[in-house]
Amino acid sequence: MKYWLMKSEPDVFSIQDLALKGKEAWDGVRNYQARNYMRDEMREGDLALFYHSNAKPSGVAGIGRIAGPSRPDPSAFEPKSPYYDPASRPEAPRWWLVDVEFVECFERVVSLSEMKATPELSRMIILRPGNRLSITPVSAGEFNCILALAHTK
DNA sequence: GCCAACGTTGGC
DNA sequence: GCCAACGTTGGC
Repeated sequence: MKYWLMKSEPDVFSIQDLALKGKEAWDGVRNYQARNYMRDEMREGDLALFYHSNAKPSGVAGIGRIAGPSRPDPSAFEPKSPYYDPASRPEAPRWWLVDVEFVECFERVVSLSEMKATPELSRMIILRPGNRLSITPVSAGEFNCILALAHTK
């Protein structure tokens, strides 16, 4: 099983929204590296840190689980969608997604500043200067460290 | 709102 | 294939 970090702006879609809906298609990702992680490497049962970006504070707000195999992102085929991409065709999809199901909403957000201050997390991709990738792999140690931080204090 | 970092686009 | 221009991301 692998571990991931997936960013979302809570004004658009938050861990609380996921808790209410139970499951959500992670659509609209239009970055090739992030797409490749979803399309090629994610498996049902993988766990993901749900990261709130552009938030107060930004940080990890909960946990989700990959709910099934990757599949073409239907929003790319929909002309009315803000994620429409005419270069993605049903017979040759360019963009893919996974479905994410709710696991846990932390009682407190593990903030970005707290993550930066935690030596065990210093190698996380999201903490590297200039990194903007919305989906990144995390190690089991990093995942468990975040979980431990969320469950203490 | 600012701006640095980064990815994409398109002219050549 | 290069690279300047442009758009986006996301912390602050």
